[in-house]
Amino acid sequence: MTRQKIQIKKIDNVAARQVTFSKRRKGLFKKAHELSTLCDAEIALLVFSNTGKLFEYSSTSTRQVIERRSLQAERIDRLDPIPSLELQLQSSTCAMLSKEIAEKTRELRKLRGEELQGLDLDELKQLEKLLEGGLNRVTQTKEERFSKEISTLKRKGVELMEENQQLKEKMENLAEQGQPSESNGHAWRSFSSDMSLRLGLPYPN
Amino acid sequence: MTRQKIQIKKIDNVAARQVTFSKRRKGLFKKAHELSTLCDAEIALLVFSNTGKLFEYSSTSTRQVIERRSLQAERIDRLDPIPSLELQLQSSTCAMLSKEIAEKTRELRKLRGEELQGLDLDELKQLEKLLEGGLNRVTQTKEERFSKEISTLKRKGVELMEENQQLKEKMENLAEQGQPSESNGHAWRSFSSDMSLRLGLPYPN
DNA sequence: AACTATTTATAAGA
DNA sequence: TTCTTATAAATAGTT
Repeated sequence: MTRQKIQIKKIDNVAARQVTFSKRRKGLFKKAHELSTLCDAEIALLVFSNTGKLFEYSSTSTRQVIERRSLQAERIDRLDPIPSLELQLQSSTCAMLSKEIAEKTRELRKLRGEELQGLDLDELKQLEKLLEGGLNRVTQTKEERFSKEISTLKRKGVELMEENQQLKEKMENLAEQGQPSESNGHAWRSFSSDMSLRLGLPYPN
Repeated sequence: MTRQKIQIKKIDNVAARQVTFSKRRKGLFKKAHELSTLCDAEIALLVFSNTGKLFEYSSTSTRQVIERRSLQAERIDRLDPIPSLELQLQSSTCAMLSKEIAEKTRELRKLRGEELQGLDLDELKQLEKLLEGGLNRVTQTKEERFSKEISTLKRKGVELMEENQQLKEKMENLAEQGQPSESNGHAWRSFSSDMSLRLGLPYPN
């Protein structure tokens, strides 16, 4: 609807789809709210994203609107007719869910390269592209993680070296003040212990 | 929102309110439909006019969407306060299945590299390996398919060339024997038919 | 998340 | 109700 007109069909690009989903969902909720305010209408709006997340808007309460519908809509379809019918409905829901699980399982097996026999050349090419995309993103994320860890370690290293430098200077100052009566060995041990505490190391070594 | 900007508050004029209601309702339903199509979302939209008339839109079926919500929204508000034991059992089955779907969906998203933020370095490495394995298998399968197709085509090519050679020889023999009384057209037709059978083609042409 | 060129929705009028 | 049209609002693609 801007920059370029789009076709109303499923957006293939996942990232673009997510962006559009949140933009348009916001717009839709706003329009629903405006309609309810302007025209004094009672509205409920339920939206499940394709990842299964629920978003809902209601001018009053979703439950109230649904109940009001179930009163009006006895002819359309009863939500609570004969208990056995309700059971049937849930059964069909279970069946649907099972089917969805089977689909997702097959998709997972394909991505893992475990169930490739049914696929033709085009489907294989498509799958290969999908995997390359996923692998690229994973590898990139992993490398970013690595880089971050490395730079953190480097920074810590620099901090430790500076700390070290300061300690050496302190030591020299102590040596210049001169305390010949105390044994050098003993002085070193107690100093080393003090340093460990300042560096936050688990054990003085 | 045009000619003049309006305030979002109840329209006092009854006629104007009705006009706006039907215009905006239409717009809202259109937007809902576009969102469901573009982003593969499951949507239900219930609108009661202030006269009490119900208008509804659903991408699938209103009942189905409401049921799906009541699964997710057990914590939000229960539509069926005291369900029968049987219903409870089925509900828990549905809930389990839903959970499984959610898991598989997340797994798929990870493999597609769409949801990587929660993973630590080790998990990323593992995921990368999995993807490399899958990609290898897919690529290999694809290449086997290619090779097979190529060798099949080559074999067919060789067969056709041999066939061709034989036919040429046959033709030369016929020419040498010389049969001026028979029409050339007829001889070609019957010959052509014979050839189709020998090549195993579906129909002689 | 912000920007902006366009498309779309729509308020008012006929 | 429906059409028109000037203008407000939404949003696709981009940064």
